[in-house]
Amino acid sequence: VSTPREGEPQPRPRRIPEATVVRLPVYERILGELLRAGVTTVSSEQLAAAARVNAAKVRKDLSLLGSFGTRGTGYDTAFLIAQIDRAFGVDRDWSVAVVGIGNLGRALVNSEGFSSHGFRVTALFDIDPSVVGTAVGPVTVQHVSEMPRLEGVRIGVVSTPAAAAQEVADALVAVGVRSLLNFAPRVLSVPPDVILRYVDLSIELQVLSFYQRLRSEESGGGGVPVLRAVGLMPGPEMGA
Amino acid sequence: VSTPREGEPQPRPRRIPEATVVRLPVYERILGELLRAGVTTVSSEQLAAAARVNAAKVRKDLSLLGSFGTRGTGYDTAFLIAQIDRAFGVDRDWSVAVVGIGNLGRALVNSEGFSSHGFRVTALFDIDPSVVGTAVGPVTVQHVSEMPRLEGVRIGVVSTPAAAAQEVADALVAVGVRSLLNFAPRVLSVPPDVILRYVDLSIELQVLSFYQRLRSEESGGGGVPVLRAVGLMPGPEMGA
DNA sequence: CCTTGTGAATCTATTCACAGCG
DNA sequence: CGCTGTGAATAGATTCACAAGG
Repeated sequence: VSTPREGEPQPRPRRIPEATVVRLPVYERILGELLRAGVTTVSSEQLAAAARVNAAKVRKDLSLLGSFGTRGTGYDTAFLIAQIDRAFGVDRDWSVAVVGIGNLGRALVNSEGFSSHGFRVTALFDIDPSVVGTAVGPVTVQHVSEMPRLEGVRIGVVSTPAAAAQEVADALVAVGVRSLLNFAPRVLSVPPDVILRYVDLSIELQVLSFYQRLRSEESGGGGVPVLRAVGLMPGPEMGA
Repeated sequence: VSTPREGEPQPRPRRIPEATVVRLPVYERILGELLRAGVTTVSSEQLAAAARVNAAKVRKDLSLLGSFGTRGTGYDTAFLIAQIDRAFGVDRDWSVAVVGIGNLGRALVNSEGFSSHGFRVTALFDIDPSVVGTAVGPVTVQHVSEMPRLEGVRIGVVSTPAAAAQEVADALVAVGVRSLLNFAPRVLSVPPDVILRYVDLSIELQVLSFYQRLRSEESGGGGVPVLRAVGLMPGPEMGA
């Protein structure tokens, strides 16, 4: 669609705000569902309805990647998916190491969301001798003492108990991991250049209970506060 | 510590912004860790360092709950925990139903973050006959066809495969659940008065890979973009 | 005529900076 | 003094509203 001429700016020169970074994968998912349903063209209005956001927001978000829409028509579903995937490095293949192969770790490794989008689990670690040596999918679980030999992995997932999480994070960082996804209910401390995100059941439940409670209290009348609409992985800021 | 006098305003009249709602449980967790370590008084500066945020933000967040600090000294750790807990309805007991008892569901039910903070799993459902009837902790898994008999549960957790998630969400809402936490990689549609939050591995990984990629590209020099610091469960807005 | 793409307006959140109190 | 609590300033995100393109 674009024939990048020498000297012209790349298709995507702009800086993308964090809020948008979190929404784009959501659009991508919806687009995938639409495409599977045979929808080859989609308007910002439709996409917005599916994502439960404002249509202007969808357009602004998408416009940050480039001008991929056709006025009067909308966006080409497949093409838009490809553009988002490209921006998110889904064309690259990412090796991921998962540490802590309990129920959670196993669930993560087998999860639908993992295999898709170019994420490949290349190493699994646990400390439990009864787990070490077993296979989860095509990968065999190694003992955590083998972690120092890990190479070429940029993304690490921590799914250990809270008590072990910091130690594991340190080990992953030491071996060159640059991005961590922490499922342990513990604030981690990592060097400032390591990207750290948390997924935390307990905090999610507390947020739900906060709004639930607010509602029961306030709604002696009827006006539900219904927070922003809440959802799909936002991204505040925290760390150890 | 406070002796509420008749006629005076409640300790917490102000409206709490969503961004703050997501951070408060993080502070609560840190405070708990500090308290266990014997720290009985904490300054906004210390708390901010632990949470990787600005100290002014910590103070503003906490001030929304009331004036609980002592100038020149800081905050009383235990008291602050109690105040946050109260604001989050952790004094109440919340019944939670979990649907989808695969590895993920089992991991969630057994997770450390669940039992703490007054969340009590009171019902488990699955569709797999080989899982129905088994016990996870003190609760026995029921068949999803039993869901319509569910009563008194306000919070539901969806940990089914994506294909079943919408149906399960509908069933939960039908039976009076007001807040949903969805782990299935699928955008859900619920009535506007139902609070919905997503926890999504795939999207988290994509966000990591986005920033990772940005870094490798930009850092021909050295300036790492290091996003906002990223972390601990934010809360944007999405839905079906 | 319909839908994008985007400046301008608005709303929300963060950070600064300091008065006020223990 | 030191640290909280908070107005005022700044930065960021969302929404509006419309010109421009197919």
